[in-house]
Amino acid sequence: SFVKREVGENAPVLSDDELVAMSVRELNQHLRGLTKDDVVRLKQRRRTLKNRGYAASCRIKRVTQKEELERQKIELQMEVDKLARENASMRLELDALRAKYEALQCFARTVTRGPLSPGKVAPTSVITIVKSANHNSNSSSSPSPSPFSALS
Amino acid sequence: SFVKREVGENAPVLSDDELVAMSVRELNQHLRGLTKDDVVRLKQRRRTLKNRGYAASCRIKRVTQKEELERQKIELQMEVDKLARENASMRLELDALRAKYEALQCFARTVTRGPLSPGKVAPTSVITIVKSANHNSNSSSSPSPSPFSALS
DNA sequence: ATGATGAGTAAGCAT
DNA sequence: ATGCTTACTCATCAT
Repeated sequence: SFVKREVGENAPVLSDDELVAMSVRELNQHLRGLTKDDVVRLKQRRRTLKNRGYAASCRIKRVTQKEELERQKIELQMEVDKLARENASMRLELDALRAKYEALQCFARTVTRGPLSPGKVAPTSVITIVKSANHNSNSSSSPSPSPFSALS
Repeated sequence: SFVKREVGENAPVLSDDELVAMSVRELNQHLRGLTKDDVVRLKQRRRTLKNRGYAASCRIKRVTQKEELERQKIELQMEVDKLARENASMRLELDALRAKYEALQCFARTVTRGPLSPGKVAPTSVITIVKSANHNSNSSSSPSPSPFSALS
């Protein structure tokens, strides 16, 4: 206990907080008139106090980084969920549209190649006269294959 | 140094590894004929050695958990990338299909309501006779609106 | 008693 | 010299 006292035995000397927060220049002021041994001891105490602070910073940094990692992990998980939902809904939409497209294609085929079976016209059917959408040469070829090649 | 020696001053006594790996029963064997003080000291040394091991486990666990977090983070990031790619490609597919559908719809409309402008038939056009796909009452009504309501 | 963990200390590395 | 990190020790808590 008394080793921490200055030459005049009643001074409260330096608190840990003071000592650790002191600049080198300030420290040298307080070193005036001290034993070489005391100088060494005081400097060592300062170093120890500093180390105590460094250790604390190190721990804080460690937990901060861990929390940061966990935060990023949650964020990524949420992004995965969001994308997965988007994905599922788009897949539904795509399937639905595919079905609609198939149906429309069927209908269009029925409409375009209808004349191939004129004898089976339903009683309530309506006969329509239609102009082909194609303006170029391929308009009169293939009887059954898709007339939509120009549309894809 | 000499405090670690047993009563007979030449025995290598116990190495740290031996002491820490010893069972309580084994330890008691070695405690025979020791000062009460020595017993306390030996037990304390054992405790300290154990603590050393615990601290090491603790550090290993810490880094292991951190690595695990980073691993999971990378994994999630890869999943995000994968889903995002899937998503983009599906979006393209969806847009393309929508365009195809629109075009087919246009074509189908042209085909079905063609007769409304019979005077404007192109020179190369082909006249076709077509049977309406609709078998029910609404077959002869609306001139322009979609004839696809039954298909959606 | 045993195991785990927070905080402090010292050693060692890097600047 | 300063700051950081690791290993060790001790105190403390829980089992």
